Amino acid sequence: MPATIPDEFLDAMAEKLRLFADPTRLSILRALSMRERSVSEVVEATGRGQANVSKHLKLLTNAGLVARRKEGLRVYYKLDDPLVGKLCDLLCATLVSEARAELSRTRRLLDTWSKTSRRDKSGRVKTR
Amino acid sequence: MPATIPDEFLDAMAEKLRLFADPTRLSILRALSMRERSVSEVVEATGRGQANVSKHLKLLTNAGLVARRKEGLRVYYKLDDPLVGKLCDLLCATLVSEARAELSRTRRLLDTWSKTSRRDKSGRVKTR
DNA sequence: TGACTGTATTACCATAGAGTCATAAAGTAG
DNA sequence: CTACTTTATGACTCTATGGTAATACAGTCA
Repeated sequence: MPATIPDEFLDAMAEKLRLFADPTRLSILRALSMRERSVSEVVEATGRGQANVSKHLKLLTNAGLVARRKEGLRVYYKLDDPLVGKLCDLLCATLVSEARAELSRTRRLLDTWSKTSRRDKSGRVKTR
Repeated sequence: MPATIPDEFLDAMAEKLRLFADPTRLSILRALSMRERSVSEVVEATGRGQANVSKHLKLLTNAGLVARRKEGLRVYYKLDDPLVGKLCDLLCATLVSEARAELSRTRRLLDTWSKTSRRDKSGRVKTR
């Protein structure tokens, strides 16, 4: 963490992060990361209720994370903040590496497990 | 955002981010980013209540973000996840650049403002 | 042993916020 | 105009969670 972060920044950081700390909003951002989409398209892509999506989109818009464009009946939203991509890259990288670690841990477990039960003549799995 | 993120990841990402989306926890992480600290030291550094800090530390520990070490009466905590530093760097960079943008915006405003009111002979500031 | 210190936990309150339903508002088509 | 579509909003419920006070627990020292 960089040297010293002024206290006022903590609140700003927390507020910004709170926007990302919700599965529905992440789902919406993921949908918008591919292309600009109307509200109903986002609803369809995320499988969430329309009112719910509309509310989250308002939040994201007010925060400046997405941009709003009206065209006839529809309203189109698209990403409008470089932080979105960076943050997702960082998180995905972290989660992927964690998943990898988890996998190899499981592998090791399975490995030692099969070794210890190798000489069990009964054929049944024997734990410890 | 990377191509397609599986739905299960969204929940994991949100949960992870939720840990950072709180001023008190950020304050704690900031305190721990400098050095290992006992609970009471964290309490002192953050200015939060002891019970409160203890709870947050438990959360962070369970999530694997900080490591716990007991020594006599005291319990020492330290950062234990590379994500912490990376995330903070990213956020700080973002916030700083935003602050800069805000600053130059204000400067421009002041500039045009002083120009429009330059020829006002009364000496009073004249808006539009 | 008892007194003291540092930490964790419990119980509680207050609030924020996510979701949903119903409905309003805005735009289009007939 | 009415009927219809798309989006936004208001009212409401319910849950999660941050904060705090009181207290339990654990370790040290006399």
